[in-house]
Amino acid sequence: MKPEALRLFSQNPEKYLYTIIYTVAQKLIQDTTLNAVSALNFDIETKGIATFGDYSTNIAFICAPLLKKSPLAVAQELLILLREQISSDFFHIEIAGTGFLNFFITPHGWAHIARKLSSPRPRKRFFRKKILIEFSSPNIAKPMSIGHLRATILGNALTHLYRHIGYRPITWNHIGDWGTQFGKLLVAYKKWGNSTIIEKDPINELQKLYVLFHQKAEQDISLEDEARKEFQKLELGDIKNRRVWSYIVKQSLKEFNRMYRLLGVVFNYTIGESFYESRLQPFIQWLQKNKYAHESQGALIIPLEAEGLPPALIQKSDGATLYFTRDMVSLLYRAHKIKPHHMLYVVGGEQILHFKQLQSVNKLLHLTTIPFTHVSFGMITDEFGKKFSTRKGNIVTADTVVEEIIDRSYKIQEEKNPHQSSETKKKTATAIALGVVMHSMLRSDRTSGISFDFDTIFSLSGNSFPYLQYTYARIISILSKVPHKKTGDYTKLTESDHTLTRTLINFEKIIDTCATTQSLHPLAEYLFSLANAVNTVYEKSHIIHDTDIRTRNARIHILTVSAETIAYGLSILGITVQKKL
RNA sequence: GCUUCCAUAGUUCAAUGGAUAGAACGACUCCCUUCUAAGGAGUAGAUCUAGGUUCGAUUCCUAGUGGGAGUACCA
Repeated sequence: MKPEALRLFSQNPEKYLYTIIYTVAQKLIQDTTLNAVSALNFDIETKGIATFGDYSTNIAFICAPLLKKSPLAVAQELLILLREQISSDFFHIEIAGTGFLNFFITPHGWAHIARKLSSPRPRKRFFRKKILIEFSSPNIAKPMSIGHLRATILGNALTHLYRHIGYRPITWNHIGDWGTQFGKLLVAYKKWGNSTIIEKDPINELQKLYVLFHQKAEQDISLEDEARKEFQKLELGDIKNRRVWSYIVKQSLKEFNRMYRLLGVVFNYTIGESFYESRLQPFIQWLQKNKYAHESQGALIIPLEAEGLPPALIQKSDGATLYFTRDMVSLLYRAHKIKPHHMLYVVGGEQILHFKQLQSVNKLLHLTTIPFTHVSFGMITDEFGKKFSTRKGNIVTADTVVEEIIDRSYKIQEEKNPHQSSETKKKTATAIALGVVMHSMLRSDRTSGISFDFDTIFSLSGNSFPYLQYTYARIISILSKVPHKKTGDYTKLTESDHTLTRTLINFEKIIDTCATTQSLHPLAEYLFSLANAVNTVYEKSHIIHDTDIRTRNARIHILTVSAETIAYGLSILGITVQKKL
């Protein structure tokens, strides 16, 4: 094998195979048909089944109709050509089933690959494209809910993911600090609020007032009117209302920041909806002047019938603006201020229609040419699968979740490591709990809803963060007991080492999957399989006591890369891993 | 009503149109006088229904059933 080919093979055997299969298949087609085929859309897969090889391809099925032969016959022809190109020292090739070609990497091949293993590093780009990522977006005067927690963790992880693949992420927190809800809160605050009680625990007391308002409003409809009036007063700059509002905003942000610090989340911009207030009226006038918007039933709308969507409501009949209006202005503002290459909105799936409307309005009005995407995620519902309601007060707060998991984690600490000081236990328990919370929010498909239940969502065993943390600590423990030497002999590695090696070289491929789907669960799944492979090696070979020093060195190298891959992968999920457990 | 998302072991989740549908939890067997048993090895157990497209369907299309969300003055 030529040096360049050997290097490609060692670093990326799949890519190496792909190139050869492609040329060989192309040749076969051109030899027998007049029409050259431009693209061959075939796959190379890793099935993880021993008899199917390390890689398998469906190329014969793709070529068969073009050659008007059976897939099996094509596979046989391809096999002959492939054997000419690929040395049997590196790959053993077989035909299986109705025409699959299976490739088995030889021990000699694995030795080359294992020797070249290296830890993941951020991809380099000369021009770091900016990507603006909006996430978290909590509402003032309400505790951060578990839904916002999911948004925060998902957005944060996406930030790390994009940074890894070479983007420059700009994080944006769009705070819900404006709207009719504040009228309601102002009414409740003035009527039933007690400032000394509120001072002690502002957010929870305000939440109680908000719930109280809705209870009272069910009996007395005039309260809703009062609320609208209070919000109008706030919009017009009423001093008393402004003062109460500022106080609430300040207290809420303090609470949110505490959670962000705990999770290690950093925002480049934290901008409330109120910020756009002064831009709203000029914008609405512009809409009217250009006849983009018109009056309907007393309100101002942008019709979207042509798009097959309900109209976008931009001004209420009482003259107040709406969420949609502020989102349009915010979109413009972000586009102009940051000039990113792309914008992401990490917002719950219940707002799919809202973003469809925003896309359509942008298409019709040409607000910005910068593409934006709604990265939606499934709702966390109550145990009956129904939406939690802030108004009724039956929400699960982010704090409740984190505290409960720290508690559970601490109990396990006491059980497993009773000798540790309570301070160490507390510290470890907190680190693990945060990892558990983040990992749990990322390990399943982001679009699927989650029915709330502590035991199933935040499981502490099985495919969970503690398993990854444990595996990492195990490797670190071994590495601390054995000297690191570069003179490794990779030829006597066994099947479990090969499995681990195969997993390690798949890291970047998994990252690509994550990036194209804007999901993190493939990475979480991957880390679990990686840890699994590590633990198998751990069981099968007693590394420290291995008398074959050179083979031991080879394993130490693979394990070092494994530990670093686990830590790096977790850091993309936003999780910090501990050296000891 | 309309729009849209979803339906996979007892439970929670995987599976770029591929071969024998993977895990985890729970249940049942085994393995600590060798590197952290928060571990490892094993057994039992699943694609909502009916059509269609395809060499090949959990995946795509149509219809049905069941559930979530959205659906003009909340955000």
